Amino acid sequence: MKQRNTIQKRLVLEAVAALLNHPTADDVYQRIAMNHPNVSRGTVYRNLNALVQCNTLLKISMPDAADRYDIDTHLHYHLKCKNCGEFLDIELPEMAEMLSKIEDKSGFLIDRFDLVFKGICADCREKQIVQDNTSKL
Amino acid sequence: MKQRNTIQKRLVLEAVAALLNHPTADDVYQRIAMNHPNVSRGTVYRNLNALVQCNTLLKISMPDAADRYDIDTHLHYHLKCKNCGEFLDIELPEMAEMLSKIEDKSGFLIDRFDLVFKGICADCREKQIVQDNTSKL
DNA sequence: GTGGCTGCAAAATGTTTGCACGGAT
DNA sequence: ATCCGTGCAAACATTTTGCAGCCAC
Repeated sequence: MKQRNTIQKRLVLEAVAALLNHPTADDVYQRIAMNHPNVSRGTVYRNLNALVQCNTLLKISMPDAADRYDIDTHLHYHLKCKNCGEFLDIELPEMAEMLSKIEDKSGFLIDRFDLVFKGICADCREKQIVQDNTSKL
Repeated sequence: MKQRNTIQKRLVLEAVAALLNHPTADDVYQRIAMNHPNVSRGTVYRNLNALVQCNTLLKISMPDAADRYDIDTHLHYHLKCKNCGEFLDIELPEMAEMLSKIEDKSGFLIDRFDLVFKGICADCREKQIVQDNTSKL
């Protein structure tokens, strides 16, 4: 169960750190392939999983899209703009209270949930409004 | 854009209604295939999508698993037991407040999010505790 | 030296799609 | 008569895996 320090694992971790904005496995693979074309996709996936396992990376499950990875493993949440694709972090301390409310209600002991909010970011909303007004002229 | 009334679409809707507990596309296909082996998987998927589109069904995106479908389209949430697989509904009226809090914080206009809580249900917890005590004897 | 890690390719999984035909409107 | 929906199979996207050799420990 002890993990070895391979060059490939280091490359994967470096790539996730370098690629801001929560890269997908393929983003990581592409980035590594630039300088190390012999590293295989399977190895990238295996190392991503291993790093998630040992809590060095966080896996963000994306419905209807490839999963993403985050170097920031502290408890936080994500927002994705459907328009420009921006993907950003959000703190939600009030979520803890919600969870205990759910546990009380259901009798469940919750140990994980995946949560990505999708919508339109402030910038895109502004542009949209400007566009709407323009089209009225 | 007008949808036609085909036998296949009726079969899909009937199957989702008959299969309680939020069936997957394959559950629906299997059920229909029992009596109508000529209906194809593609048709089941296309009809499920069409029914979601017109708000007759709700699609529940499941991370790391096949998506599920729900005849109950009113706003509610889901809990899945990792132990026995039970999948049940939960009402969370307080989620609305959380959403407006997020919109205020982020400037996003949120239009969807998928949320399935995973944990251990009350029954399984009880059994687990009994088992733990037994093993101490 | 040994056993985990790698590269490669194949497979698994879940879902969509191109096409020619058939059926609902 | 239109043209949307169907069955079929192939394609797709993402991820996992079997295997033989390699390398970190």
